Formats: sequence, structure tokens, C-alpha cells
Amino acid sequence: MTTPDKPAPKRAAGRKALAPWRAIRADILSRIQSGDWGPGSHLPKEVDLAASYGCTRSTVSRALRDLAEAGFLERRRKGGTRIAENPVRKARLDVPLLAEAILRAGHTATCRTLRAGMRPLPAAVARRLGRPAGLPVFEVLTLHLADDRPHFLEHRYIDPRLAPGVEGADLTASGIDVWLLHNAPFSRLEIALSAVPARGEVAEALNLPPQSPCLLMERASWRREQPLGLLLLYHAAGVPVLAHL
Amino acid sequence: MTTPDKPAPKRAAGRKALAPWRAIRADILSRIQSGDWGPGSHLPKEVDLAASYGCTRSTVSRALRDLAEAGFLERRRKGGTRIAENPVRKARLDVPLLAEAILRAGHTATCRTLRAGMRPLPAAVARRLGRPAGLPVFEVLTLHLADDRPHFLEHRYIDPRLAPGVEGADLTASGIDVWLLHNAPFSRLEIALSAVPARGEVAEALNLPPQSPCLLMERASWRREQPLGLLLLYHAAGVPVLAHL
DNA sequence: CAGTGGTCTAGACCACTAG
DNA sequence: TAGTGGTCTAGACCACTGA
Repeated sequence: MTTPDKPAPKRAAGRKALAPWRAIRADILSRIQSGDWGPGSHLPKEVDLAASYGCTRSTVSRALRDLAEAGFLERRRKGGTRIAENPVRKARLDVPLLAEAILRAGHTATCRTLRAGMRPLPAAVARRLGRPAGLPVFEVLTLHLADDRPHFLEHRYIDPRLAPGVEGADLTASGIDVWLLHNAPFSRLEIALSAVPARGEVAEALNLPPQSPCLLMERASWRREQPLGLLLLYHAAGVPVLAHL
Repeated sequence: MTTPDKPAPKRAAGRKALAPWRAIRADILSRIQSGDWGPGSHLPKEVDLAASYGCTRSTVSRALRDLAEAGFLERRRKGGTRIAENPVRKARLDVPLLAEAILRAGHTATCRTLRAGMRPLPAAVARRLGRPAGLPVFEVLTLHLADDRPHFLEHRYIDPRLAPGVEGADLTASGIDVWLLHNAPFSRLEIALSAVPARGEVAEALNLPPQSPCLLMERASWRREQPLGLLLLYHAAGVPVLAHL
């Protein structure tokens, strides 16, 4: 882009020859952040931007789409492109396998199944999943250890009809999450984070004084439009969950 | 796609006429989730997929790129495309303006500035930001209320050199976050979530019993590659942060 | 070094929606 | 209803990387 007719040395010399659409994205982003374009203001339409950058509309479109997905821009068919008023910025939250999260932190990951078996779905969980209470579900309580010290506690309720065979899953080699990944992958995931006091078996398993703060991550998952199960994941206080923009 | 030579009625009749690349994405995803393609296995190369779907490589590419960004696939130039072994699924975490988060929940949003002024950067914050302790920074402590009840406590440290004019910002009309959005937008954001006990002024401001669990969201932001500031956001226990896949 | 994905072009049709 | 973005095609060159 920006080159007239010669073969173009693919980008003078400078850095690492950013791909054109990335360069355009960076340019527009810098204009937004420098204040050239304030929140709510309109950008030129794609065709005009393409002309000014000396490339095709597709290339500009790629850059704008990316910025829109990141939450910086809002686009509408006839309304054009504008700087987002309320930047509901979209941060990315990594959701790794449980053992992997520990390994990444540089620890040895092991886990111990504390309890596993069928039981009627508790009312509180039923409400969260939109399932009738009392439904027979498979429950697993697993303690994950980092370097042999309690790291987090995994408490799952799984609908066996959507995960045929869970009851016989081998939980000695790896966590139930690995089994689920291979045998009953979810298609939708909803995550809620909150802080709760450690109580009863949670406090005991994590070796925390009762009432001490615990980070609770609730993950409700769906499979084929149906509620597959609920995961309650308790982190000892202070273990952070990371996201980035 | 999948149409031979006739003009094509743009997609039989069924639903809402999904765009071709979306249809392809859905098809591949369903094949992954039905177990046709297990974790680690290879997908056909783009050209072959394009042929089998009866469309161009670009269209297939669009679908595969999207799945790769979502964490379902891993792609390499000569290595081809394969089902992700460890699906570090990427969930989206909404990061709205503070007042907006309250409004969305259907409450009236107001805020009260408890403290604002210059002070030396505390050591703990300095470490988190990679800045020398003692650096003069602007500190703001704001209580956000939902229907006049304490909802969350916002504690900010801002480097005034990267946000010229903060010291004189009008904090009566709207929160400091709105001011920052217009005057010193960040370019990078790192979020960490943890559970902490409510202590001192945090407990007092949120009207919580001391030591009760609090959800702490730390947001470190950068501007032009430099640390702009740190936000410590305390939610009363139980207020959830939502993400989705 | 050869194969695969990454990206760009030039052009086209279409869907949504603001005015 | 007209203007804008959303998407597709057909083809091309190039960058990265596995064998």
C-alpha cells in the first residue's frame, strides 16, 4: 500500500514489515487514542479510507472489523463507522484446562478425587442451570494440587444424558475436565466470578481458615443447546484470574 | 456455496440464510464437537475444504480463522490446521464503564468522591505497575452507588504525566473513568481478579463487616507503551463478573 | 525447498437501516 | 429508497516452517 507503480520494496526498511491491514489498524487506533477522533465521531467510509491508504476496500475492512470486534468501533450498514461511545471493551479471558493452569505457573499438577457419584440435583444448582431439582446427575469433587499443596477445588455437576459414560470415566490419570473435553465438549460457556467465604468442605479441602475469602468461578456449559453441567471452581484467595485486551 | 451453476436461491428456505462462512464455521464446529475430529487431528487443507464446500479458499479461510481465534483450532503455515489439543478457550469479558455496569443491572447510578489528590506512589502499587515507589501520582477514591446503596469502590492511581489535566478533572458530573476515556484512553489493559477480605476503608465504604469476602478487580492500563495507572475495584461479595464464549 | 496458510486485489452482489 | 458495510469470487504473491 501507499506505493505508486514500482514493485515496492514491501515497506522501506524500518521494523518487521507490518502487514498492511495491521498497519492501518494501528494507524486508526493511534488516531483514536491521540484524540484526533473522539468518542462518538464518525470515521470516513471504507471506500474513502481505502483511497487515502492506497489499498482496496477489503484491506481497510479487515482493519475496521478487527477494531470493531475489540470494541473500539461501532459499525452499521447505512450508518457508517463511529468511535464507540461506551467502550464495552472486550477483554479476553483464557479458560485453560485445570492442570494446565497449574503447570503454566511452573508447578507440578496432581489431583485427588474426593467424591464421585450420582445424586439428585440440588435446588441451587438446578436454578442456575435451568433444570428441575432432583434430576439425577453425576457429581465430582476434585482437589487440584500444585507441588502437592491445595490449589483449587473443582466441584462439578454433570447431566449424564448429555455425557454418556461419565459415571465410568477414569479419573486417576487426569481430571474430569480432560475426559469431558474428549467425550462431551461444550458448545457454550457462561462464566461468573464472585468472592465467597470458605465454608465446610471447601475450607477443609483447601486448608483455609473458615470464612476466609475464596474466589469462586462458576462455569455453566451447554451442549447441543442443552445444559450440560455446572462447575464450581474455588481458588484460594489471592490466586488471580488473568485477562488482557 | 454447494450450488452448481444455477443462480442459487441463496439458501433453500430453512432459517435465516446464514452467511456461507458462518455455515462452514458451524459445520466444522459441529464435526469437532460430535467427535468426528478429535483433539490433535488434522483438518484438510484450505484448498480441499474449499472444493468440498464448493466455495473459494477465502471463504473457508474466514471460517477457519474465526475458529482459530476462538481457540478451537491451531494453524501453521506449513503444518496445516489441527484441532487444538488444549483448548485454551477464549472467553470474552465485558469491561464496561462503571456507571454503565450499574445501569445495566437496572439501578440508578450515582457516585461520591471520597478522596482525590496527589500523593507518592505506594510501594505495593509501584511494584504492580513497574514504576518507582514515591513517584507523585494522582489518587482518586470513589464510591459508586446503585439506588443509593454502596455497590463498588473504585480506587485509582494515575500517572499525571500521561494524563495531563487529571488533577483538575471535574468529578461531579461523572466518574473519573469517563474523563480518562475522553482524555487519556489506554492502549493496553491487564485484568486480574482475586478475592480479598474487606478491610479498613474498603469495608467502611461498602458497609461490609470487616473480613468479609470482596471481589477485587485490578486493572493496570498502559498508554503509549507506558504504565498509565492502576485501578483497584472492590465489589461486595456476590456481585458477579460475567463472561461468555 | 516445497507446502500450507496469510494477505492483497479488483470487482461484484446483497442486506440492513438511517433519513 | 439510497447509502453503507458484509460478504463472496477468482486469482495472485509471499512468509513461514516442517520434512
